Amino acid sequence: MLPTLHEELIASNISRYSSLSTAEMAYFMTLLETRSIRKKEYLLRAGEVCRYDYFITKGCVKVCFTDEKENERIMKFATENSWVIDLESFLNNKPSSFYIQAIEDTEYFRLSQSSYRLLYKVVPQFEKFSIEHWRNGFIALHQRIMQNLSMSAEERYQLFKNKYPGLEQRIPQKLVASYLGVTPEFMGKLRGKYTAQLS
Amino acid sequence: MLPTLHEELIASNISRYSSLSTAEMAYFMTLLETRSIRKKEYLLRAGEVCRYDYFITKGCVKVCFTDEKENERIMKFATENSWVIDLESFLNNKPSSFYIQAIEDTEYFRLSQSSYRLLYKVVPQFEKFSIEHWRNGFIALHQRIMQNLSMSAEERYQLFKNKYPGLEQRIPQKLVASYLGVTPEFMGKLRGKYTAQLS
DNA sequence: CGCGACGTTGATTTGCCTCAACGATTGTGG
DNA sequence: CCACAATCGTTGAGGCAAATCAACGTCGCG
Repeated sequence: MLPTLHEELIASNISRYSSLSTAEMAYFMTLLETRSIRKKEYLLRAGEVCRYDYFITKGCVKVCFTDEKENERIMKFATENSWVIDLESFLNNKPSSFYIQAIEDTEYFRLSQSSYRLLYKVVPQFEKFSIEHWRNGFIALHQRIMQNLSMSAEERYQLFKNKYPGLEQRIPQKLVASYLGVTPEFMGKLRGKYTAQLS
Repeated sequence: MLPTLHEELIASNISRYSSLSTAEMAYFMTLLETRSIRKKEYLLRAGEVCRYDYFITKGCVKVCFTDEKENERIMKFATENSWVIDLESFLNNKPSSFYIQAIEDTEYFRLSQSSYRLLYKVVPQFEKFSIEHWRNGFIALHQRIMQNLSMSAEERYQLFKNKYPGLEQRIPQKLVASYLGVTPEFMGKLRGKYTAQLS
């Protein structure tokens, strides 16, 4: 059976961190579950335990929490070819304080906690992959948070555009504002400064 | 041999998370190294690998990093009866981006990476303790960072006073300011609002 | 078509910073 | 032990980044 485009995508993603044999990769594929959801539906709700690691193949989701003023705060986006998980919840079977919601109609693979356990046993290389990929996620989160503490909104906006090229055109501005931690109005003014320069 | 006061302190701290037998606790004590440093000296410098987990028995230290504008940013304080470590550095043998410096003359125990390994082998219960205590540290860090994103300086000041009761009277105000992420001047104005109300 | 979500713009306000000046306290070398 | 320097806390004036509030235009969608 020929691999689908989506399978090729995740295979090449995995290969960034570890090299699995053809047989190992094939076994890995059998554990993936293919799913899709529509815009505004949830991968994970606040209070649930995160029982899967998700790999987005098409579309886009946001990872958010609700702060004490009932504002939605966006921690990260995940688009095609990226992983998304609440690691703390997944590892400790602890209710998540985040929710993960689709911004566009989205297709993805998911890999359950028990599949992880199987992979650790059957494919030793896989543990190396998972540790590395989680470590990167952890460090990225840390960096982002520190940037929020010490950079201006305008600087953070530049970082956003580098980190998620093209995403700005795909999603509502108010989501970008929430990611940056500013009001939608101020976001518009920031944007205005750049489009004005182009004319 | 009778236990010292400091040994009683750390024993009762450990007992919060796990119950060791008398013999196990005694073995644990043999692995502790007693140390002390004077004000302004370092437990850990930025760029070094954090090779110990520290338990403060007297005095106070600060955990800081230097941001891109060369400002000192204080991540946390540790006073009597609290643990301090750069977990990422300790676990991955990776140079730390933080430094840990004494604010007062400080006495502490330290527990090396190799002592940890020994304890895991000899005292199975100990792994439970360490995981739990690291998890708490990780969560506390996360919460603090989120609070910084969504609360005003005044609200954060209240949290600081709850989290470190009495510490405000012991250390320079400018350190509190750095912890809160505001200038020392603004810190003074915040403080003024409360002392004014008392008269 | 009409409604609701979204984006934009302007006026005003607020939170916090910067800079400068000044006492008070601490620490240190002579 | 004193004298002087350094550090620290406070206060005030002024400025800037970003929030708030209100009004208005524009889509997309039922």
